[in-house]
Formats: sequence, structure tokens, C-alpha cells
Amino acid sequence: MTVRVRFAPSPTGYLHIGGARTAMYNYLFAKAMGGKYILRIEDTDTERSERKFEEAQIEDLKWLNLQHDEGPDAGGDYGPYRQSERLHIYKEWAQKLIDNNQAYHCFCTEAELTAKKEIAVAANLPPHYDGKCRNVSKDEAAKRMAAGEEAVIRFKTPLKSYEFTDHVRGHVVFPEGMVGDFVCVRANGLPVYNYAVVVDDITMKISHVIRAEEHLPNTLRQLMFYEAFGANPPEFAHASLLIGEDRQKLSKRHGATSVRLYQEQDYIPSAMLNYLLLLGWSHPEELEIFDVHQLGTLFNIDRFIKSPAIYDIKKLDFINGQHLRLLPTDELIAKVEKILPAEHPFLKMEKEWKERCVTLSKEKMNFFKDIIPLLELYFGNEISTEADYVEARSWETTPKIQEYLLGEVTKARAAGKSFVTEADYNEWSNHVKGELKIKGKQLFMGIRAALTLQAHGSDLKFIVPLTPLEILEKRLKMS
RNA sequence: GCGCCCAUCGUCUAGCCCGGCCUAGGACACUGCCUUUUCACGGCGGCGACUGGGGUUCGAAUCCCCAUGGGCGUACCA
Repeated sequence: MTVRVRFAPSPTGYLHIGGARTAMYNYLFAKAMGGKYILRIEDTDTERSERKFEEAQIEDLKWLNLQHDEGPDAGGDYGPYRQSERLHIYKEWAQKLIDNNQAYHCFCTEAELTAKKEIAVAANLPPHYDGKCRNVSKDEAAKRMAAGEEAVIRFKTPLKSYEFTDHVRGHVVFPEGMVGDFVCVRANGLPVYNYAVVVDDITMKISHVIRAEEHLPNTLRQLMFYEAFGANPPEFAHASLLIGEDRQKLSKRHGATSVRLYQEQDYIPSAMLNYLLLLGWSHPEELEIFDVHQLGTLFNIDRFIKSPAIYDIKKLDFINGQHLRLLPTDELIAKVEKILPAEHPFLKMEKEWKERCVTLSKEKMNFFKDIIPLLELYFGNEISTEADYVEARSWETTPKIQEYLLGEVTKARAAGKSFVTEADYNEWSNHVKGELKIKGKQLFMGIRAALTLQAHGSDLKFIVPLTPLEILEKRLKMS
């Protein structure tokens, strides 16, 4: 069997975090099985759907590196891939249902329906459609429609129970009578979700439906359609929901829920995917940091967890840092340069210097922007106001160190040097230790204070060779 | 209301299907110590969970039942 899966968002906003996760699941499954991953746009809700959101979502998906094999922008043999362009198919298939007496035209007004529903709810009965128009003959229906009466197409739900095996939930049973006759085509001719999905999934030869748990109850209606059309249902996997800290389904009020926001904050796409995958799925070898694109057949839809996952980005930040450290040096430099202000001295440094600098700095970064304060070590001359720094400045040993170092730096500059080496630095510190007889805290913090104007920071033997002598000299003349 | 689903550290999770190796493992966060000051990284620790009650069994996080809690759905939204 050829595996064909799809991600089917509605273009009513930017790509949601939960949507991204579902898209990734489908994408990874297709890759693992050597199948196809399809993007289908479900834009039958004309009120809320907008083309610009479709474009935005495709861009977001691209940013995440989840490229689909077929879709409205990519083409394919099973198009069109936009539901709004498939209306003739839904119409045709609905006619088949009517011809087979599996559906009928319904003329009940909204007011009538609401009134009946209220009565049912008040009597603690399920608010199902009472089947009034089931008895309207096809001739009469034709006449009423010709006279201009509005009609929807209602599906005649069979009175029986349905069951299926879900890759996540196991054996699921829907007892009979759970739903009444429901609408499949609206008065305006547009299909309703549960109906359109099945027509599309059948015609697009979808083999596996991987989606969020909120769709589990929809599976019942969809199963009914598969049966009505005499088609075999696909395999299903309903992944757990992403929820907020209040344990409610993740939505806008939970803060940053659109992928776009993470892109704007410069998160690394591979980290994003890594984190999202871990929310509801676990690596067979319990690995935590990995490139999801390298997973291959390790990705298995039977490893989903059933319970919902609270979306909490603390771990995302950590994972972002891990992925940042894994980036090739050249790429890291390019990323860093993109976020640096135009006049930043980093930009003017030589390639080798940049390489050493980012290699050293990345250990302390979770985000690209984290390098900005770190670069102050090499270019800044702000004097620390920390208590430790003030203390270091109060020692009588510190001016001696400063005087000695200034001499050395001046010498080096006179010799035409721009930087010192690590060996030079070691010589300095040995001199302070051996000749000036300063040791311990006075030694290290003293040198640091004189050379960096700070009390804390990275290992001096790495920082000092990366700091322009010009800057060191300037600092040594300050205090 | 009715239906469906879920239930392990604060969070993400392993283990559950095929009961014993679980005095429940890992990760994030928090935190202590170490690495010739500090921070970060790293290493070694700490804190910290099987929702409750019944059953089945020699033995249950694992199987069954009930309760409780939570979620999803119940649209001419998707």
C-alpha cells in the first residue's frame, strides 16, 4: 500500500503551533514510509478563510522545512488542493447520496431547528435533528427548490454502532444513536467539514489520517460517509492535544501560539520541530536532542502518548541552545551577523577571529541575540558597578597589575601588533604571579578587572587574545 | 445533560499492551558540590510522581470495576 497522508489547515490565521505539530507528524510519517505528504487547504468557511493566510501558512511550513509533495502551490495528480475549487466534486458526490436514498433535502428553517433543539435540551434529550424532512419526496423537494425555497442536504445516519482501531487510542467504539441526521451540504452549496474531508480523502487516496484528538468524535461521522460511499476508511492516529497551563486547549490567549512569532524571535526551526515532536512522542532510544529530519524509519506512529501535553516553552529555549551549538560555524556567524546592528565592530573582524569568537561564545548562548552582551567582553568599556568589581579595585595589588599590563600592552602595540596570543597572556599572568607575587583571588580577579573592567566573565586566556589591543589599552588607562 | 477520550515528579516523558528486574528511569526548570575567583559549559549530587478506593494475584504503576478530576465533542466552524 502506498502511504499518502495530508495536513489540511484552514486558512483562518497564521500557522498554529498545534498545526505545525500535526503537519510534522504527517510529514515524518510519509518520510518514514516512503510515501507522499499532501497539503490541502480547507477553505469552505468563506467567512473566516483568507488567501493571505493560506500563503502565510505555506511560508510558515517552509520555514519549518516541512515541504509537501503535493499542494495548491506544488501541484500533483490529485488536485485541486483547495476545497473551494472542488465544489463540483462535493456536489456530484452528494447527488449520489441522494440518488441512493442516503441523504435528502431538508427545508427546515433555522428558527424551527433552534426551537426544537431547546425543547430537547430542556427535556434532557440529545438535541438531534428529528428527521422531519426525511419524508419529503424527491419530487416535492424538486418543486420546492424550483419555487426558490432554501434547502440543505442532510445525511441519513444509519442507526448502528461504529468502531475502528486507532493507532493511538486503540479500539474505539461509537455506540448507535450518537448523532442525528446532520448537514453535509449547506444551503449556499458549500460542503461541511466532515463531509468534504471524506470526499477529499477518498479521491486523494489518503491512506492514513494523523490529526489531533479534537477530531476523534468527528471520526464517527466520517466513518458513516466511508460506508455510504462504499470506500475503505483510512487508518487513523489521533495524537493528544496541546494544552495551556490552565489545561485548556491551546489558543490565542495562551500567548505565543503561532509559528510566525517564533520565527520573528529567531528560534531555530530544527529546534522548534525537535521540541514539538517531544510533546506527545518519544524517541525509541529516549534521545532528546536530534534532527527530526534524520529520524527516518525511527519515527513510528505507535509511539504517541495518549494524554495531552502542556505547552511550556522553557524546554524549547534549552533545545534551541543545543541546536544552536550544533550549527556549522559559518552558519552561526551568518546568523549572528544578521542580528547585529549595522556598525557593530564584530562585522569588521577577520574570519578567523569570528570563528574563534562564536565557537567560544556559543556555549553560553541559547539564542543568536545572546551574543550581543557577550561581545561586550571584546569591544565594550563599560565599568562594572558590581560589588565584586568594586572590591577588586580596592585592593592595593590591582594598580600594580594594571601598571604592569599597560606596559606590556603598550610594548605590543609599539611592535605593531593588534592582538596578543594565548601564550602572551600566560606570560603576563605568570609574571604577575612570579614577579609581583600576587596570587589567588587578587591575581585572577585583579587581572580581570584591569583588562575587562568586569568582575566576572569567561576564561581570560580565551578572551584576552580575542580582544583588540587597542581596546585593552583603553581599558587599562581607565579605572 | 449525553457521548467519547485521558490520568506517572512543577513541566516533557520512559515503563503499562506481554504483572515481578520499579526502594519508578531520563530531560527541562530549581538547587548543592567539584573543575587553580565568578559565570556558562561539563561532571557528581539534591528536591520531586504512579489521582483515590475496591478487586484479581504469592506479587500491580502495569489487569478489572467504581469514584474523582480534567479534556474534547455535541454547528448550515474546522
